[in-house]
Amino acid sequence: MQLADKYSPEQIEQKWYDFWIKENLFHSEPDAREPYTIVIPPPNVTGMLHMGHMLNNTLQDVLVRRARMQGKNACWVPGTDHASIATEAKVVAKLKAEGIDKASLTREEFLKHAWEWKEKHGGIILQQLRKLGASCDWERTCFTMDEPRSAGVIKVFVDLFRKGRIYRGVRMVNWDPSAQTALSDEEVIYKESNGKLYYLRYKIEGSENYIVVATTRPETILGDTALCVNPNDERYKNLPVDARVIVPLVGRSIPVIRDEYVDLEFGTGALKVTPAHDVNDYMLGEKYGLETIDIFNDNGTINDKVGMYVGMERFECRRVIEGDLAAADLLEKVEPYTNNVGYSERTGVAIEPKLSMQWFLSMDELAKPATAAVLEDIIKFVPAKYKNTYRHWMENIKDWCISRQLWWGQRIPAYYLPKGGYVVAETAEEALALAQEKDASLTMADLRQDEDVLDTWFSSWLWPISVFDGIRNPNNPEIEYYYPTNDLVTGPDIIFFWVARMIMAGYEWRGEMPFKNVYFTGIVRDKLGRKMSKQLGNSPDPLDLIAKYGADGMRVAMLMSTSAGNDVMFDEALCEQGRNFCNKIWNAYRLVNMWAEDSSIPQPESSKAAIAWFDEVMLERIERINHNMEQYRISEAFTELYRLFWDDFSGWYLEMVKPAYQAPIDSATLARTKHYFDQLLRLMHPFMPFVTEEIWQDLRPEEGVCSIVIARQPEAERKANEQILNRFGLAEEVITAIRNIRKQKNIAQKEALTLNYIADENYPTEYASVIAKMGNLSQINAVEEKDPTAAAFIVKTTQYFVPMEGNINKEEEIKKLTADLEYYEGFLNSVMKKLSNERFVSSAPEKVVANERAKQADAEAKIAALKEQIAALQ
RNA sequence: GGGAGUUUAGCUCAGCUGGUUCAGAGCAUCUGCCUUACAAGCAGAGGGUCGGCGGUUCGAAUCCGUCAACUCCCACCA
Repeated sequence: MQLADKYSPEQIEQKWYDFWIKENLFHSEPDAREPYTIVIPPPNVTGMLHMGHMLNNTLQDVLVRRARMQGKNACWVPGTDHASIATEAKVVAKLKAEGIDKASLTREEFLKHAWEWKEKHGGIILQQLRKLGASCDWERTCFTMDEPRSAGVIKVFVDLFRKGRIYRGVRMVNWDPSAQTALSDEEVIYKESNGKLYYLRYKIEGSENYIVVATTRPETILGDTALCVNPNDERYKNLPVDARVIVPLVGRSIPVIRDEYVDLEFGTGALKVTPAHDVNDYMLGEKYGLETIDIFNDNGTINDKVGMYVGMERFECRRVIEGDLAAADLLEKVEPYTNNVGYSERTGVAIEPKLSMQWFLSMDELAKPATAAVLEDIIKFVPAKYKNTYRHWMENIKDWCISRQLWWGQRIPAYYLPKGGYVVAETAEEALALAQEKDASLTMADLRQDEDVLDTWFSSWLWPISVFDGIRNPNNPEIEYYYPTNDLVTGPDIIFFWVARMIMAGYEWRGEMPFKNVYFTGIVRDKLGRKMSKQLGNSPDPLDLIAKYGADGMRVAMLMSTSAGNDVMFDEALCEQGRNFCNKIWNAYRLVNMWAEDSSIPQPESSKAAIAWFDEVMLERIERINHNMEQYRISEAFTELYRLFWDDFSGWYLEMVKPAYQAPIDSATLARTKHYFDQLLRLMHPFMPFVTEEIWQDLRPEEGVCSIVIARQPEAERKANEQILNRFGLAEEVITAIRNIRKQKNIAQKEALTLNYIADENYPTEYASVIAKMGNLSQINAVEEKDPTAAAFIVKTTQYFVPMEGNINKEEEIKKLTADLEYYEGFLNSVMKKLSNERFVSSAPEKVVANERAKQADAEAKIAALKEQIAALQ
């Protein structure tokens, strides 16, 4: 086959992906083989692929393809997440753009729109993953809100409710005024924000004096129901015990309470108490039985409870109230102030602490086995440093607010009864039966289902079980076979949202871990170390990069730059490097492919030697790659491969066996070379699936195997022979030294040279033919005498001479040799210092001491040789 | 406020159990080559007090202490 001189990914990637799908190579069914399972961290159903996905999914694909090639029954389950807040927000926005207000729709109407949106935009991201080459079992694609998953979620809710772990109650929750729903603590992101500290005057009742209070949120004075000072505060010692103050502008009289909670140092030592809108104030309110006045509507505007600023947006109100306070001379001063403000992870708006009725899941019992599993390394975290983070969170775990005031999600299966109370059941029918136990006269029409849906993570936490339908059918053959899964690849940012909760769910419903290893990736940043974000515009579109450099090039870029848990500094230059590597592989194959076989010619000595050496190289590298992969040092494993192919195979081996231009090659060498190529392709395939398949298909090394996808990984059946590798290292040094001489003397490679050497045991005689070929030497002679007119060098202890017909500069040579001599004398010195140290010799391990003695011998021989050469020149 | 991590060549990072000539790789830079597999390439070269200080040890990039800088996570200071 005639091959183009550049590798063109765009022409072949789609072809092979389609082929893999056609041959159904990614599909898995339980069988007698050992399973290897990964569940994908489900991306948002309407999301788009970003660089984080590229990293994450490249790694998963490497793991799963490798396992598949190791003969395991590999199953990578893809799917998407319904992302209730994000998706609902998008649908609401889309409807709004069409002039439809969500409030004007019934729940059913809205959900119809939402499903339409999901059908239209959902799953694009999964299509994009195919471009990357992801070998997912697409037949198993799941969605957290499809029928089996939803049924599982409801079953789990009912189960937990019956176990007494789920309760309903009024609590201070994180309210997102944009999405108009409660959020869990994990969905709130605290950021330093520049605000102001306002000093407000609260007039003391029956006095002309004021108490000044510092606050960051003056608009909340509308909800003030007390003022609080520290009982030990000297400044307020004279205040009567039953003192009351007047809320500025509002005019309401509120009590002054005393509690040590108040920090004497902060502000004026006086705190306004707004139990409805601050978590700490809420606690004070509970303690002192204060009234709570909720001043906000659900959308963050001021309600009509107080009758002032009604309908005004909260931040607008803050501005207006500042002016009004100043105008009324109730504002003492305003200072700039930075504090931590919580923002919604999804909508980005400032969180409003709000009292509301929500459903909670009690976490203490769930956390126990899950904590132990990680601390005891039953589930292994890579890198292990996240164990600490995990433990800290698990040991201080708070109850999980699982209800969301949204429609897109699984509706809470609680049914309220007309006369109060409620029942919880998987279906309305079961609910009615339960209700009738309380009141036999009730009918279906009397039941009113809770309006709220469940947090999306309340579905995702079941993912490793639910994708195999293990919640609804806990004994089905699939869950029994595939669970627990092997590796989870995800970002540390969702360790609490998802990883921890999956572990809890795993123990709760399977009595077993959901996965054996968790590999935490880093965050993909730009080359300046900034997080990739839409606002900065520093996030390249992965599909553009794939189009430009090929999927394999993109994957290489990800693999080169990642080590577990460390952030990735992404640079497009890495994609280029990846593309270049593909091209290198391509061209190496062009070379081998071009060779004409001639079975009549004998195998050259140099090729025999090259093969003897490269056999050992392969063994050694396979061992190292395996070792790195076992430790999840994926980047290093890939780097090993990169150098194996580029340097050892292409740079050395191929050059060693390459026949002269247009000359044929002997059969034995060609066969062995193709064998190496096959082995190398197999090793590289998990990392670079497309280019390896393209070449492998042309090479066709194995009958009856239709694709490299299902070919077996090479294994190292024995340990590499160190002796051979070391001896070849000497030959390499000789060749490099000859190249150096050519360079220094400006001698073209075409011009053949002679090499003389003074034989000793460090002369790699078995590679003489290789040295001759690589160095373009017309002859190699063992000589007795030094040649002062030749360019000389020493490898280990062997002296070499390249005759120069007097074309050498004695001064230069002596200078160079003297510098070498000085280096080795210094080196010997340090070795001798160690060896003459009684304590070193007596306390260091024998092996280390022996090594030092060997170093001494080598250095002495080298020094002697150098001295002789210098003397010969003078 | 609590905790974790990072600091090695211009850049991004390896360096695994303290011990080979251990101070490495890739990229970038410089030099020479358009040598019919590949200029997306080949052959060479330069470049680092391993963040600072102190300690343990026969021996420290590696272990301990301490200081500094940066990063991340957790935490209700108005």
